[in-house]
Amino acid sequence: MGKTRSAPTLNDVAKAAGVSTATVSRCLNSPDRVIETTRRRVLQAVESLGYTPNFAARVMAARRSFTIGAIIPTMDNAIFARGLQAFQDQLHENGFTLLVSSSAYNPDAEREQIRTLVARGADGLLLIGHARDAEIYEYLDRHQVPSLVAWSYDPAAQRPSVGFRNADAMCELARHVISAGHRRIAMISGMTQGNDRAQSRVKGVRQAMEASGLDAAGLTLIETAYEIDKGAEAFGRLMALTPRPTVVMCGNDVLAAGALREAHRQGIQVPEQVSVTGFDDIELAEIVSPALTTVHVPHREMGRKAACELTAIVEGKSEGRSICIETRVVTRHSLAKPPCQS
Amino acid sequence: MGKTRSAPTLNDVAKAAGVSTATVSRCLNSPDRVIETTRRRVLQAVESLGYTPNFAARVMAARRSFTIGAIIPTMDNAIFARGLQAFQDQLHENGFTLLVSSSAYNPDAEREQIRTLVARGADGLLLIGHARDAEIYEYLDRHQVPSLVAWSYDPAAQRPSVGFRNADAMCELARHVISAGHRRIAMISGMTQGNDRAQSRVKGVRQAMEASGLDAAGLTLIETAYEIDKGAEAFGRLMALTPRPTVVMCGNDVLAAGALREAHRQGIQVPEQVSVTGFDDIELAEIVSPALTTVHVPHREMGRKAACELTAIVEGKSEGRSICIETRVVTRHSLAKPPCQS
DNA sequence: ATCAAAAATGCAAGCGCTTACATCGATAGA
DNA sequence: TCTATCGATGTAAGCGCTTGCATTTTTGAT
Repeated sequence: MGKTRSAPTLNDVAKAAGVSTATVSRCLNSPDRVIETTRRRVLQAVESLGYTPNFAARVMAARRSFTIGAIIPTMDNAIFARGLQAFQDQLHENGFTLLVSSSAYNPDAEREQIRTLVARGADGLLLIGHARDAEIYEYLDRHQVPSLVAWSYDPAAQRPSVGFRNADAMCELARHVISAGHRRIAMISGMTQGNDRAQSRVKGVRQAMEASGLDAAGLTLIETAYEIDKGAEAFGRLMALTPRPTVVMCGNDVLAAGALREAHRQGIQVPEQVSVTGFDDIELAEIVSPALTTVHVPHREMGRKAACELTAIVEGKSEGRSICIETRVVTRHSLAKPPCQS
Repeated sequence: MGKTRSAPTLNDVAKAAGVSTATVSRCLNSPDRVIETTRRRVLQAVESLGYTPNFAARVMAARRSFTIGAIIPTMDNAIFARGLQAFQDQLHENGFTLLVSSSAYNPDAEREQIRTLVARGADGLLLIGHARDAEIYEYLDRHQVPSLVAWSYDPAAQRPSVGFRNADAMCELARHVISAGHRRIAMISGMTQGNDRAQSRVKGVRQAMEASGLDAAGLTLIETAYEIDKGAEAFGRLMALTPRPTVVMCGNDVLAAGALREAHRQGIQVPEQVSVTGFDDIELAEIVSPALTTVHVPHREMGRKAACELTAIVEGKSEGRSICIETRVVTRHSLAKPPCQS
């Protein structure tokens, strides 16, 4: 007998406070449109009933969710963690909630995740990198969901992006490598298929080589997934080559950590016998020994700026600018001169 | 003139296929209740219109979301990454979607995230560890949202959990430490406040000490946040002590990695001068040098099992069992005998 | 061919909220 | 005192979907 024990609705609150549902709704969403005394009464009822608005109903009625979706390639390592955390924090500050899902570097999975997030009413989407089917962007347009690309900066692209120049950054690192005296350069890249960041990083190395009069075709390149084990394995293959490369530039710090682990296992001295470099400057880079010479990416800054830009777009306050984040080479101990006999 | 360019609804599909909305809905949700020919016609219309169901509307009407929420303490490091990834994969296999948010180890933030997830219609929640306000569980009950605790196993707790015995696991590791000859033991723990896993790990060390006739009160303990830098800083403080501990047991691998980094910086040899241990056996543990002696937690197994149990509960197929995941000590190089002069 | 039972489909009532518009007082200038 | 104005609140029409029930069609046994 009496009220059921299920969750209270707006209606219950309205009754308890002796007002209409409209007033309760206004109390919650635009408190200044309701007179002080009423507001107090309503909030009091909300409190005592333990009322939480039903999100689905709200989204449906308001056709707005104050939710931003992000699809990242993986949660399995720390590459995106820091940037995403900053993104979320800033989003929260701007009154939005973040929904994250990961695509495992799989375009089909990404497409599905995008649809899911749109279906869930995301007001905007954060995407990693530019490379994806035009069809996806059409879908986003049709559903009028704005998107922002991060982790990559390309002023030439149609879509706004907040990121860094992958090619230039890697090119600069390669210049350091070359000016340290290295000529036999190998690279362990992430899978370039459908990954513009990986592609650009390879391109950056080639550019630096050409600029120094080296033959870019002479770059020994292995493509593999961004996993420690894969990095280790690729490094092993590289070390079996004759002549051995004197430096192994890795597509990111995770691969480099794998390379270092394998070097250690094989008793190969880094950097005395062979140098190794990374990219990203995640925490890992400082922990491994020797600490990695790598490209520092200000992930937090990127995350924050992406959040601000994306919310601005969603609120119609921006048409979608692209923002370039500056990276810089960090010199630690994994890069040195090539061994003499080389 | 003509149709607007906005996203198609169920109604549009129904019209295009010449059926009622009910039939379209059934096509999508229980295809076997619709005859083959009709189904093809409908799916065809769905396809050509590029229709994606509106999630909010569906949740509202069905009062079910096929969504599971997870609130983890942090995304900032890899502690939860692997387990969560497995959790998500299994969830997906079981037909559910995962929504993740992080609380930054802050109980208030966690409470808010829980409310948010419930408001969003989560059918069930994954929570980390048992320690939280009773009020939260009441709220969950009122909203009839089942929850499952992970990363911790406690058969005595009211709520079902899928996890491991933190105290026992750490106790076993401590036994190894003690039987290696260590007597001056220090520990860098995570903040134990509101964190039953951290508490249990400390307890485990104490238990092992007492079992070996050592005075558990003699344990030098520093509590700090689970961050590399904090681990480094705490290790520094420990090394300044006289007499120095001969072993530093860390609450997890992240703290241990920080300790190792600081040891390296100060030129302290591990394990020759001081031993270090971790907990979790995340990737990091194998990468640092010396590689960490730590407690291996089968995160993927835990994630998968948690997903299966939680979906079973949600579907009413389980009353909520608790599942214990077995851990084991992994011996690597960071633990050795204490130095002789000690 | 006949009819009951089963299968396929349609109808329409919500799900819990927001918001345009209507209503009602109170305030203030004439 | 009267009316125009404005602020506070109420009324009710959806938002796009699911689902119980009603209706129509098919099936199969006679």
